[in-house]
Amino acid sequence: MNIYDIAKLAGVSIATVSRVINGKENVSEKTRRKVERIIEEIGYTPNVFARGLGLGSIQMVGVLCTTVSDLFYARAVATIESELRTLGYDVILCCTGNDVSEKSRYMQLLLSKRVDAMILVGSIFQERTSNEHIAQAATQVPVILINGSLDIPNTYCVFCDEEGAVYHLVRDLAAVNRRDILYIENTESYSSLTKWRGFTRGCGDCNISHSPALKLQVPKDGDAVKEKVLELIDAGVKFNAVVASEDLLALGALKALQSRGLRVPDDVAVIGFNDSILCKCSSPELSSVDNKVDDMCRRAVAILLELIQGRKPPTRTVLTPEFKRRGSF
Amino acid sequence: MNIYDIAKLAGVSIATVSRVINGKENVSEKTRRKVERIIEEIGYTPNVFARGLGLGSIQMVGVLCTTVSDLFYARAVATIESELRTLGYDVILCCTGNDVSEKSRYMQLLLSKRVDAMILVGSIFQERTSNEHIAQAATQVPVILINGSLDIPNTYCVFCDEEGAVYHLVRDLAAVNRRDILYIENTESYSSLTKWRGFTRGCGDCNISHSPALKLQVPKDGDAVKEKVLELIDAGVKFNAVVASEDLLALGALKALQSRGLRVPDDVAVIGFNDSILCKCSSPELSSVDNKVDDMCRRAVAILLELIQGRKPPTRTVLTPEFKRRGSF
DNA sequence: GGATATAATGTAAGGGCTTACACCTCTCTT
DNA sequence: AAGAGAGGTGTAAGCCCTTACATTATATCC
Repeated sequence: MNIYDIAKLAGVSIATVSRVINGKENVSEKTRRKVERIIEEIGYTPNVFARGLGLGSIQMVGVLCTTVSDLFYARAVATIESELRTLGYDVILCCTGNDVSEKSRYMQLLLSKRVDAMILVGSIFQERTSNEHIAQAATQVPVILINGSLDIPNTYCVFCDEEGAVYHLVRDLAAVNRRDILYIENTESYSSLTKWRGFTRGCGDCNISHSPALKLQVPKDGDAVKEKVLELIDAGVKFNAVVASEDLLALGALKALQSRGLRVPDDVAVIGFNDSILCKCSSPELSSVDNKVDDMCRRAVAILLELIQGRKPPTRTVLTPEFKRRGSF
Repeated sequence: MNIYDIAKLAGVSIATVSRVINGKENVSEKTRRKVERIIEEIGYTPNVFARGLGLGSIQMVGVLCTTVSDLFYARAVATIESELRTLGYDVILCCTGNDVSEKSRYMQLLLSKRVDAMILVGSIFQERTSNEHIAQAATQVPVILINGSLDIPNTYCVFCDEEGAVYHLVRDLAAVNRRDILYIENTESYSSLTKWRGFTRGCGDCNISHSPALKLQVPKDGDAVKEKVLELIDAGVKFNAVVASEDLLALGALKALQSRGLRVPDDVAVIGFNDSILCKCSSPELSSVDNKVDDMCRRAVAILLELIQGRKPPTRTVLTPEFKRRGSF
C-alpha cells in the first residue's frame, strides 16, 4: 500500500497525495478531505525510508550516555526525550557503558542512521581519546554535549559550574569551622576532575591543607563506599565533613558514619551531588548540590531547535548549580 | 558521498561495492580489500533510508514505557537496550507518560518509522482502552509486553508472578503473627491490581479480615506517603507490618514510622517491591520483592530473536519473583 | 468576453540502495 | 581444443517518496 494506491483510489496524482500528507498549501479543501478520508480508511502510513530518502532527515536524534540505569542519566534522558518529542523528534537511545572505545562505534552507528543531531550526556564524552570521533561526527550533524565541555567546531556544550559549586561548598564548610573534609569521588566519572579542581581551589583559599588520606576514590557502589569510610573511621582518621561527587557515595558515607555512632550533621556534615531522589531516602535527608539536569537538557534541546532554524546559538552554556540544604548539613 | 562515488574511486560497479558493504559472497579478496580501503579512507556511511527502502527493515525496535526517570523502567530500558544492541538493533525510546490516550499515538509513530518490533514495558499497557491499538500494531509487527499480560494475537508477554509474591508475603507475615498489615499501593500503577489480588487471597487464607483503613492509595511520592502514614499513626490506627507496591512507598512509610519512634522491624515490618537501589539507602535496609526486571527483559529480547528467526516462542512467560530479605523484615 | 493572475493539480526526475539477471573470464574436464 | 561450470563483476529495475517545474482550472478585472 503506497502513495500510488492512495492516489489511484482518490483519483488524484501522487503529488497531491503527498501534499495532503505533508499539510502543504495549494490543495483544495475538497480534495484534501477526500484524500484524508481514503488514507484514514486504508490505514495508510507513509514509508519513512522513502521519505527519508527524499528529505534527508528522519526526525530522529541520537542520545548517547553510559547507562540509563543511573539516576542522573535516566533523568536526563527522560527530559531530553520529552522535550524532543514536543519538537516532533524521536530519540534513538545508545548506552555506551563505560567502555570508551565503544563510543565511536555508537556514533558511527547513529551517523549511519542519519540522525538529525546527537546529544551526548555526561562528561565521559569529553574524555580525550574520543575527541576525534566526536569531531568527525560533528562535521556531519550538530553535536551537543550535556554536563561536560568540549572545544570542537560545530559542537555545543551545556554544563553546570560544578567547580564553583564545590568551591563554595568548601568555603561554606570552612566558615563554620568544618575544615577536615573527606572528599569522595567516583573513579568512573570524568566530571570528578572539575569538582576536584573546585575543591582544591576552595582549600587553598581557606588555608586548608588537605591531607591525601582524606581523598577517597571509589567505584559507584554504596556498599563499597561504606566499607572504605568505615576503614577510615576505624583507622582513626578524623574529619567533620564529607563532600561526595555523587549522592550515592554520600549516602554510603552517611551510613558508615551512623553505624559507628557518629551523628550527622552534628559530628560530621555530609553533602552529596546531583540532588537525586536518593537524598530523600536517608535520615537525616541528604543535602546535595543540584546540578540542574532538567535545565541542562532543556537548554540542549533549545539549542538544537535554534540550529534547526538556522540560527547561531552560543557554543557554551554554563548554568549555576544550587545547593539544596536538607538535614545533613 | 554515495555508493556511486565509492564505486568510481574503486573502479568497480555499485553492485560490487554493495556486496562488500554487506559482506556478501562472490567478491574477490583483492577487490574486497580495495573497496574496504576506500570506504575507510573516505569515511563513507551507507544511507539507511535507501537501504531501508530496499530491505524494508531498519534494524530498530521501539521501546515504550511511561517514563525512564522511574527506577524500574530505567533499569528495564537499560537492559533491553543492551540486549538488543548485541543483536544489532537500535532502540527508539518512547516515553508516553501516564496519559493513556497518548499511547496509541506513539505506537502509530513507531509503526510509521517501520520498527521491526515493539516492546512495551509496564502494566499500563494492559489497560483496556489501548488494547485495540496494540492489536492493530500487532498485525504489523511483533509486540512484546513486559511486566503485564495481554491476550492479543501476535502479542507476547513476559511477567512475574506478583500476585503469588504478595500472597506468600502475607502468609509469611501471618506466620510470625504480623496480622495487622498496612497495604500501600500506587494509584498510578495498573500492576497494583495484581498485587492486591494476591494480598486479599493471602488474607483470606490466613483468616485475616483486612480493614479498609489499612489500605492506602497514594501517588508515587515518598513525601506524600509519609504524610499519609503519619496521619494514620497519629489517628491511632495500629499495624505491625507494611507491604507496599513499590520501594519508594515502603521507604516513605519507614520514615514515617521512625519519625514517630516506632522501630523497624521490631514494632513494624516493612516490605517493598522491585528490589531497587533505594532498598539500600535506608537503615535498616529495606526488604523487597525482586520482580526480576533484568530477567524479564532478557526473556523479552530472546523472544524477539526467536520471532526474527521464524520460530514460535511461547506467548506467555511467567517468572517467579524472589523475596530479598534485608533489615526491615 | 478575453486577458491575466492565481490556485490546483500533474509529470517526471531524482534520492541511494539491493538484487535478479546477464555477462565475462577463468579453470578444469574430456 | 572445445565445452562446462564456477566465480567475479556489471546493468538496470525497483523500493516509495519529495519537489521543481509544467500544465490546467478557476477567479478577477477592465
